[in-house]
Amino acid sequence: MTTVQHSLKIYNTLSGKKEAFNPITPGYVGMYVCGPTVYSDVHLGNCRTFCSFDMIYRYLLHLGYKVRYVRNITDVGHLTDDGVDRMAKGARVAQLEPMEVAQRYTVGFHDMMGILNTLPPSIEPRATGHIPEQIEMVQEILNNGLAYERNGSVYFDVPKFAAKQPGVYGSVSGRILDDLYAETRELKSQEEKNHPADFAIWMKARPQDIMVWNSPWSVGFPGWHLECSAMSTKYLGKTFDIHGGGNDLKFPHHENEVAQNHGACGCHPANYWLHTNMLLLNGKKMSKSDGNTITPTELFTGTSEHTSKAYSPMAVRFFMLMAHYRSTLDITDEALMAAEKGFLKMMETNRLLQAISVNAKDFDGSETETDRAILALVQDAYDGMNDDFNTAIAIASLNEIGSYVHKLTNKQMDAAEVSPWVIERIKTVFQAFLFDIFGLKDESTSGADSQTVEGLMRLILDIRGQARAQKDFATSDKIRDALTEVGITVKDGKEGVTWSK
RNA sequence: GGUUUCCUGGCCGAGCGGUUAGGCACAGGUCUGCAAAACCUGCUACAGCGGUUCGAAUCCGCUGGAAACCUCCA
Repeated sequence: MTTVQHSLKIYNTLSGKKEAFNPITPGYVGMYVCGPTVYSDVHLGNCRTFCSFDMIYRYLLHLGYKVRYVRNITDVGHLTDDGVDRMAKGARVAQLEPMEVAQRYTVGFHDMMGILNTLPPSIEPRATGHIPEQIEMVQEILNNGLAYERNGSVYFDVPKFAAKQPGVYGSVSGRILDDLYAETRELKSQEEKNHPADFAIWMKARPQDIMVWNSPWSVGFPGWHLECSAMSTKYLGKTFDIHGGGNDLKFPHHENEVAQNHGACGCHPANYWLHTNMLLLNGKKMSKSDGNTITPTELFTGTSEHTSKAYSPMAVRFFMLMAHYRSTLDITDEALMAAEKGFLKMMETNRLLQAISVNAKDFDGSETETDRAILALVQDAYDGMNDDFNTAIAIASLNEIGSYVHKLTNKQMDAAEVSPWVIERIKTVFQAFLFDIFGLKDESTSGADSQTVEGLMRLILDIRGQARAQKDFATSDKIRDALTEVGITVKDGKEGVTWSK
């Protein structure tokens, strides 16, 4: 297994610093990302997180790593504020079987991930498919004396764990133990717990709970955070390389996950913890519960009150890539429009670039000043990615390279200034960055009827060319105007006429 | 209330002590039958006030504003 030589640095939530990335087994990476809870349609915030990790996954692959990417589907176990299992609650409303609800939204989730062109994870385990593993883990934690049973439920003993392994609890969310203890003092419904900071790892079912399983302690269901501990351990081992998720999962989800893993095996689950930042709408976090949200579908169809028009999935993906994954990103119509334009231009640039034909025989190994400038920009792009996946830097560098591409194709600079081998290099780099790493698609050339359109356009532009040759501008402008109306731009360049949508 | 983060030009958004980020918008120019596109040029900002430093958007303090977490949430 050989990897591309690199100096990848990753911001680790545990240390609060960027660290050199060194996987446990050279050449291999184990990565676990907290997946969606499938009780309603995915919202855009989820999409940003999964797009971010998709980019991270893709870049690791690009560097030559063999990556096992595990992303779970949560179809059980999270409680709502009224104490009813979320899946069960959804089911009751829709009069459906809980698993039917889960299935429907799982399919919807996969569809959306496909639309956004994310790669499927290597393994996508479901919480309901791993009940025995979770029960086993509860037992291990009990055996290690870090949990206690109370009326059929099992609770993790936070103070005991904190005393046994100082400095661990609170390390993910950056919290001070005393603060955590103080904060939880106000919560209600804690009668069974020894301490308010304790959390359930097995819950005894009440009559209204529908999704329940047998266990040594009661008929019930696993605790809120247990699935990720159990499934990451099962598929990636007790300690693996990267654990990711949204910023809002740091506490309590990830904090408790770490505690559970320690409680079961005495070791830390992941070396690098990555957290993506929130997508903002109207300057506030998008959230299903308070209605400050825009669905991906609304965005793609332009039916949201928050946008003036429809934005394509790839324009949205590009919009996300223009910001760093650890920064909040505010959705505004203006920003989306800017991103869309930037995306379309980038795609056009790449089409022009790939169409440049160079003669490999021209390669004489020499290097012009422009060559060096372009190669430095390529290096900038990689340096950006290696610096905690800074896609904004990479895009900026590609934009600058793109300007050379346009100058070349428009004869605005001497073709001799760029060596053929450098052209070949940036052809490869553009393909790699745009499609392999950023996960973009050229939407203008996709579609089954693109060949038909191509043929028609050739005919139309040919007729227009004849009109122009005869200085019949009335006809040529009529054709151009008509095409403009259906969204096709005609460009009369020095090298002939081109068009784009 | 506690903890943490953020505040960059018209807008979005990089930046992690010294160098033009980049995109979009806008203005002027080149090219063009006219456009469009592209290219060139311009717009040169870092919430405010102090401090550290030869030098700060970048480090420290205070003030102001916003957000996140503390409760299910990517």
